[in-house]
This record gives sequence, structure tokens and C-alpha cells, in this order.
Amino acid sequence: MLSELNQEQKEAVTTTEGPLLVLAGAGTGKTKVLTTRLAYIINEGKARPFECLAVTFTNKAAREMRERLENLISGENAADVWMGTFHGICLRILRVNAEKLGYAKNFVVYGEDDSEKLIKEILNGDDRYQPKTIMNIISRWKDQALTWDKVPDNYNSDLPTEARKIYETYQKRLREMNAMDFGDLILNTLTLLQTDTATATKYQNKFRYIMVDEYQDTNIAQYLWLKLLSMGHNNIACVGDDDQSIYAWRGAEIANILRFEQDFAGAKIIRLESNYRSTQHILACASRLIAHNSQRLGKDLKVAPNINGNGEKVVIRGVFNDRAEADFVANTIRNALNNGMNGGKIAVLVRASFMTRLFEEAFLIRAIKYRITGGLRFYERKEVMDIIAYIRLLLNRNDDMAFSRIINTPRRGFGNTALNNIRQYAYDKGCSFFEALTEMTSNDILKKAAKKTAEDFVNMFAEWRQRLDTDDHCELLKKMLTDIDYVAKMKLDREREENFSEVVKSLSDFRTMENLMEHVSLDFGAEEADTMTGCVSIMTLHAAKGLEFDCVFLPGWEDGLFPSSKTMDESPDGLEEERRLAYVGITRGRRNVIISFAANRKVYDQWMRSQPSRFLSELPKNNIKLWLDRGIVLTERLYE
DNA sequence: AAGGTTAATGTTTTT
DNA sequence: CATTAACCTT
Repeated sequence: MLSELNQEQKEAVTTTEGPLLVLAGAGTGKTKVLTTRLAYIINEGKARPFECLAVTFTNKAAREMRERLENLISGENAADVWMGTFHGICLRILRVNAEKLGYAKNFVVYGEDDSEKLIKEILNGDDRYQPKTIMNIISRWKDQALTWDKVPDNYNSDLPTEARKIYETYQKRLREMNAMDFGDLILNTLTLLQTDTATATKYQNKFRYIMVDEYQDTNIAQYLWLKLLSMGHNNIACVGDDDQSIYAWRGAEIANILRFEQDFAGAKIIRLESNYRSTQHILACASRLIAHNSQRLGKDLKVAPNINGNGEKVVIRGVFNDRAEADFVANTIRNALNNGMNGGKIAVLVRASFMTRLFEEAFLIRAIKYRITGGLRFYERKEVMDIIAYIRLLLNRNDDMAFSRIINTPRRGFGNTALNNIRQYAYDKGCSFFEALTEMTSNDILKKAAKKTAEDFVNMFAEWRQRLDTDDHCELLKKMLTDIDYVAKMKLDREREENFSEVVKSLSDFRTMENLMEHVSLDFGAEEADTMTGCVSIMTLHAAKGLEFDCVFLPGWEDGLFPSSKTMDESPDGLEEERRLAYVGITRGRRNVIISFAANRKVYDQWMRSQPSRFLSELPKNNIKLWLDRGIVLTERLYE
């Protein structure tokens, strides 16, 4: 097991005791180290599987780790390791302990959509602020482990003082509906561990070894959570790369990784710097670029022995406009495909998703098969969320957000004013929307027509609830969908109808409706169709983190677009984060990296003149090959 | 309450 | 331009 590792990797695997930070540069075998280390601990008998905690940020990463672990440990059961996302692990802990925090065990998890709708409801027509903005502020507070009562008065001078008040109301409403949002999963678990010593001790003793992936992406709440959980045995190993921290705008604190040695006394730091992915020219560009950042622990990627050698220089292509850029990329790819290259090994990585359009068009013309990753996820589609809301209300009649979503979907003559009446009634009585509706139907408050539809709605749910215990859950769902006649009433097109039946189908993978809900709320299924093999990938730089491609195109390297002026206006650290994003982009490439910029670009239907990205001038001259069209210049001097 | 019209607004999005 | 939310008319 250890024989396949290099010296640093071996050290990272066998250093099991005490705090450890593994600084793993791009392509240095991070996942391998993580899984091998876990297997090593278990195989050496240092801990049993269920005494190990391995935390990741994505379900994909957790699945991958689990699969690889299964191949490494024998006899022991990989399934017993506590492995999952921060949110997943927290959910697991909270399901058992919710009552200690005043929640019922079967609380629901609200997604962004529900949260925003709830904020909107709380704002009560006040259109001075956007629900999204408020929700963002609240989420950032939660990221920083600030419960509403701990938000300082002078939190932010240009922030409406009402935000904190809204936060308070928001939490109160969530509690009434027995719901938590994503941030609550972390924050409530943290509160539980901080306030309930017995519970804290239990988990602290349980987890002998803790491992964390992508540590550079943790926020303050997650840091405090880890700190608390690791207090028992003090064996915490964090793997990450400060140079790949690109989620500050979502609350990630790069300071967590920069401060690791101070935070965890006696911490050991191991650097993985042998890169098994890219050629020398690519690494040289990446290294020189990232060297311009000040906030870093410092690390130098070296080409791993026997890998690839110098390879080809990084190409910088300057063209007249965005159209020419897309044509260039598409032509180059068409050529490569004609020469037998597999399209699946090629990627176009853009800064912002609107940039994918031109490439799509250019690819279509040339019959280049492509796939766009990102965009709406399966469970975020309207028709899918609608069914989910039906299930949610069925399982939890206090779920007012689900109620609001479906009371008039499909249309049943129950519009906004009616919903407002219900809201008012529920507010006055301190009951849920569903109860309000039920009472209103029996109290003759409603007009005749409305009364009829309301009664039907209530009766429909009453019948479904009865069947919940007796009927097969798949059959029940089918019945529900027939009863509401969704497909016909919503005039679904072919694609949407397929999405719809996909949910019905996926329910059969789960034992109960509750099981499906758990899955839906935290694991937004990325249905990777296998028919997509051989397709060129188009995605954002953010989505590309963790992936690799033989050939990578990085278009749109223009000041204002990349680095994005918006990010730089937002925060003084913005430029460095953008640079890390550029670093992530370059280090995705194994053999070819082709950067491009256009002198003119149509943005919102307006032609904009743009300057080449300042990042271009931060690349080492000897490792790049310039290819500029007539009249296109790189004004800044290039580094030697 | 529904449907049609106009005005505003355009990054990145692991859970 | 093109999408979407808010608005206004029936």
C-alpha cells in the first residue's frame, strides 16, 4: 500500500498522531494520500472504522473517497467510517440530537429557494432590499458562527440595521416550521457541541482520527466545529491548498489554512510538491503567476520524475473579438479531433457562465460534441421542486414554504390574495398555513368557490396521509400525481415530463419518502450521463476545481472580466482570489494550456474594448508562446 | 386570479 | 440581447 507513494506522501500517510496539515498542490496525489492514510490507520489497528471521521465539501468527493477506501481495507467495513460532507455529517448528528436544540427529529432542510422565499415573506412587501441580498448577509453571518443574538451592532456600516432583526425573525420562523437551512446544519451542530458537554464529550471520544479535505474552503463555523470535535484525541489531519482557495465570496476563510500552525498547537506541515499531472512549461506558468500573491504559505510545484518533461509551451492567443476567440478555440479543437484526439480530454474553462454561449454556437457549427457542466441541477428544476414540495407537505404539515409553493400549483384558483389571507390567519393564530387552511374551511370564512377548492386540497392531503402508512411509497406518489393532474395542467414539454417521471423512478431507489428527502436536500444529484463520453467540456473555472484535462482552453483573459472587476471592487483580497482562480485554471491542464483574450467583446449587447488580463504579464516569458493577431498587443512587459 | 406588458438587470455557487 | 421579476389590465 505504501510502496506506491513518494517520500512526502508516505510521510503524510504515516504521521497519524497530532495535528497535521498536508499542503497538497494541484495534481500531487491529494486524494490518494487521504484515502491511503485512512486505510493505514484502520489496517494498523489504530482505530476502528466507526472511530474515523472524514469530511469533504462535495458528495462527489465523499463517494470517491469511499470507493477508493473499499479497495484498500480488507475485512473491515468501509461503510462504517463517518465519511461525508460537512453538511451531511452535521445532519447525521442532528437527527439524533435535534430535540436537545428544541427541534423535532424529523426537521426538514431548506434549500436556497425556500430560504429566499421565507425572507421575502418576512420582508412583507418592503422592497428596499432584495431577499437574495439579505439571505446572503445572513448566510455569511452563519458562516462566521454568528447566531442572530451575537451579530455585533456595528457589524457593517452600510448594512441596514434591519438585517439583524430579519435574521431573528427568520430563525424563529424556521423553528416554527421545524426547518433548518444549510448554514443551520453547521451552526446548530456547533451550538449543540458548545452547550451540551455530555454530547460533545461523546463525539470527542468517539472520533479518534479526523480528516478534512479541501481545508482552504472551510469557514469559521466549520473551523470551530472541527476544533471542538478534535479536542478528544487531537488527531486531526487537514488537506488543502491555500493557492486553490476560490470560495471566499461564499464564506470560505483562507485564513483558516494560513493560521493552521497557530490554531492547532504542535501541528506538523507536510508539503506535497511533486506534480504528476502537468508538464514543466505549464507548472512554470502556474508557479510564477501564483507567486504574485502575498497571502500564501508558499509551495513550489515540481514536475514529478518521469512525467511528461517540458512538453509544449503555454499558448497565449490574442484576437480581435470574442467571436474570433470562439472560432479559434473551435477550429483548434476540430483539428485535434480530426487528428484522433478524444474530445473528452479537452475542456474550455470560462470565468463566467454567460461566456459559454459563443462556444456552444461555434461547436454546433463544427459538429463538435460538447457538454456544459453546471447550470440548473436536477433538483433545482421547477417541476422537480414542485413534486418535492408535495412530498414535503405530506410528511410535515408545518412546512409553510412547501405549502405556499403548491397551494396554487397547478392553478386551482387560489391566488396571492387568498394566500395572504391564510398567512394572516396563521400569523394571528400562531399556527401553520396548512392548519389555517383547514380551520378556515370549517369556519365558513372563505367564499363559496374558494371554500370548495380549499376543502378539496385539505381532503386530498388527508387521504394521502392515511395511505402513507399502508400504501407503497412509489404507488402513493403516482396516485398523488394523478390526483393533481400535474403533467396535463402544467402543459409540460417532453423534457420536463421526463424530469418529472425521473423523480418517480428515483423514489424506488429509496425505502421511504423520507429517505428520498434526505437525499434531495443535501445531495443534488449530478446525473452524469454516460452518453456524454467523448464530449468536450465547457464549464466555469470554479466547476473545474479538482478535475484535469489533457488540453485546456482558458478564454476571456481580459481585465475587468478576468480578473473580474466586480470581485476586486468587493474586497481588497479580490485580486488574489482571482489569481488563485487563474492558477486553478492553468493547473487543470496536463499537456496543453491555451489562454486567449479578445480586444473587443460584446457584453449585454454592447461592444466593449478590453485590455489583456494583467495575469498575462505575470507569466514567465520562456514558457509561453505568443500568438497575436495583427493590431493586438500585450502592453505590459513580460517576466523573464 | 390570470395573463399579458413593461421595466430592470445582468459573476463565480461544493451544501 | 435575453431573461425574469414586478406591474397592470381584464
